[in-house]
Amino acid sequence: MEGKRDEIRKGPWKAEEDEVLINHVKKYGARDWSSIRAKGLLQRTGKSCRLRWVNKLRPNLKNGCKFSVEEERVVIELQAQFGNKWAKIATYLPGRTDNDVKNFWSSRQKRLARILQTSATPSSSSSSNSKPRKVKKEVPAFHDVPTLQAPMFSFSMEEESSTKAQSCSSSYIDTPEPASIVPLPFHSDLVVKNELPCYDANLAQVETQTQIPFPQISQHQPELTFSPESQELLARLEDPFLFNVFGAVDAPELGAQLSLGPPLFDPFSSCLNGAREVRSPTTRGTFFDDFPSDVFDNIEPLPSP
DNA sequence: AACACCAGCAACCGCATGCTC
DNA sequence: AGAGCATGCGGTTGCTGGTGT
Repeated sequence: MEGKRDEIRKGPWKAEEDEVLINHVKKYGARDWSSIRAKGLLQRTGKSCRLRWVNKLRPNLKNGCKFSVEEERVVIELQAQFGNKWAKIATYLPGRTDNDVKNFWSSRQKRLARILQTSATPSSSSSSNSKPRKVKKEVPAFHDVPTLQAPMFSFSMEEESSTKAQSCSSSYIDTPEPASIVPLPFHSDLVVKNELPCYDANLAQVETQTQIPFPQISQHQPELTFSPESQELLARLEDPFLFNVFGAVDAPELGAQLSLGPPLFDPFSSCLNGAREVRSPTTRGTFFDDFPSDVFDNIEPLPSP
């Protein structure tokens, strides 16, 4: 039998453990995770320590903050481009971790599935036996959806220059982190290279001016290919009203093509001008998780596939 | 008030990748 | 070159608090 000291602890972290971990990082930096256990400081695996640091203890995290509308849009657009590359997407969202993004997306997917299911249920016009228990509890306004913000900042995973508690800001772009958030270097690994055959000319221009490459999503992608899943979604979303209402749904292709009208991904118009563009209330810019529940009353029963 | 359900979150696990010797 | 180790990433799971019935 091994002594308890050799047991690997799992589960929720205690404050003392956090403290030990923070001290270790202060001393040695965010590395050598395995040595923490080797030194007997914590009965946690190196992986666990790293995860705890990255997801919870790292400075400048937006812990406890819901995703802002901008962040949400960024995630939606980047997911459409990169797929489930959460770590990559997270680099565009200062203060967010890949886990955050992943969880956010997962929740969003569930909502989508639920809402689609609900809206597709023929007898679900107002009240039915199979109606969801709740459509949405709170409604962060999606009526005024600003355009996407440019990924002006990156966040160093190893960042430890400041440990000040970060207050939640309604938009990450508002978050004043001059000391810890540096302009994205946009190394090639962050840049989508020729993944999309064409993109918005305005964006191209701005991109040239600023030399900040950024994932582009064209409004008219010529080579859209639809996955079976997307095709099904398309079939189910035949109602044009749904397009307007839902905007960028989960199918990336749909998101690229159907959503939002104006430069779907126009990170610069707002950030360069310093003012946020306010979208028309009629064009839902993001996901429909925050619909008034009665919005579906206007939806015709979907045609059976 | 009690219960059931759900969403959000934290953490774990397995695999992939990169680095060192 | 390749084995071993450390780290990173994405998927999944379990817990908890909130909300509706």
